[in-house]
Amino acid sequence: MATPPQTARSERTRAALRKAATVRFLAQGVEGTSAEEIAADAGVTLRTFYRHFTSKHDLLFADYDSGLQWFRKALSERPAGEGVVASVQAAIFAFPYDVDAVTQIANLRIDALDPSRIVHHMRQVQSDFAHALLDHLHRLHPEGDELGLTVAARSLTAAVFAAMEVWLRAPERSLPELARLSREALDVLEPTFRHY
Amino acid sequence: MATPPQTARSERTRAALRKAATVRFLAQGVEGTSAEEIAADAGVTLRTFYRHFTSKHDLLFADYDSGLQWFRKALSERPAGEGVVASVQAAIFAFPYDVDAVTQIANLRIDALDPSRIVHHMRQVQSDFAHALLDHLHRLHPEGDELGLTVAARSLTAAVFAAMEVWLRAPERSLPELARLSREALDVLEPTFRHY
DNA sequence: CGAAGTTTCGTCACTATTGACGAAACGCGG
DNA sequence: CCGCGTTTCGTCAATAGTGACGAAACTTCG
Repeated sequence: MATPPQTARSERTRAALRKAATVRFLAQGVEGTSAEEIAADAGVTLRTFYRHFTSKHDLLFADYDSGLQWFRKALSERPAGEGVVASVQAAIFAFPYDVDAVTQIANLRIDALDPSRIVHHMRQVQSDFAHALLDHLHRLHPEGDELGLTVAARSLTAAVFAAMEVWLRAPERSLPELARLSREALDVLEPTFRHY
Repeated sequence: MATPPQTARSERTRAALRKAATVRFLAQGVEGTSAEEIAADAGVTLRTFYRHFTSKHDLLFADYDSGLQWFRKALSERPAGEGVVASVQAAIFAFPYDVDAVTQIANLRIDALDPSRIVHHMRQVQSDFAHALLDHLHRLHPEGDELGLTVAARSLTAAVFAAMEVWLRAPERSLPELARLSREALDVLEPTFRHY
């Protein structure tokens, strides 16, 4: 498994792997790069590569965790008393659409990636997002009934990702447009979960 | 890829692989069975195995497609004018919880399976379910706005799977209980999507 | 500094999946 | 029944991903 780095040494190895991967990916595409090449460039064995990243594609989304953490934190810092929907909308709007992140994704030419990999990753993100939201709801309503909270967390998440789905098909794919769609999607559920 | 069988011959091979897999899986567990053993038992090569099933775990859920088709059909046969929520609830209630299917899953001792495989599969099912529902909504409202319909389809799907999630954690894991939870979860969204 | 404990690596051996290519089996018209 | 186009297979060769085990590197403590 991808053991979370412990010592300085592994941190160095990890960095080397990341750098090597980025270079190769950009130069010859993701699918055109073998895990072995990356490992070799980084001066380690293939086996070691897999000690740091669960998969080759893991490298692509290696930074995504920080985004999730940011989201969790943003939610927890929302003023008490604010409804969940408003909190989620606020968090989404405040999200630091880091230029690096966006550029990087763009540079990697998503189309060149095996679509199924992206789909897979998106589902993972969606699942994590739902969990984060459920945790948030649990915090707000320690006594809330499980089914209700779960439905709320998952429905709201579904709305956000529905917005994303529509956005991906839309002609104008700008960040503001995505934000607008997200807000609109969440507005639909606002009355339903107003009480949370 | 798993080419959909064309001729009688491939149908035979497919059946042989299925049978061999079932025997092995039941006897030594899924993870304890290699794709090669299955292929050998069926009298074919490993490569041929992969011509019929995209993966070893595919065999486990090979029948699931028929369930999805059933659901799509059930939705399309609901009386015009009935709300989506009611339609979905009706479809879920009418679902032929085939004893074979349930028993099979039970026999395979889900716990013995690598959980991530099941999670992966569940996400796929959820995605397909959402698409089926979106198609249904498109049929009912050819002119409906995309975002609204997508949010509805995904939210309702989320509710159903939220019920499943709660059910999986609950002490009583009976079919009627799952149905009850599903109905209750969908009831939450009923007012929101009553107009569809 | 040096021994003991911990973490990271390399090596070996396997299973899972997939692309390419040619041979064998099948199904149909003559 | 035979020839021919189609489909299914087998063989070969790679890459992806993992478990087990022992050696090397790093830390901590005396």
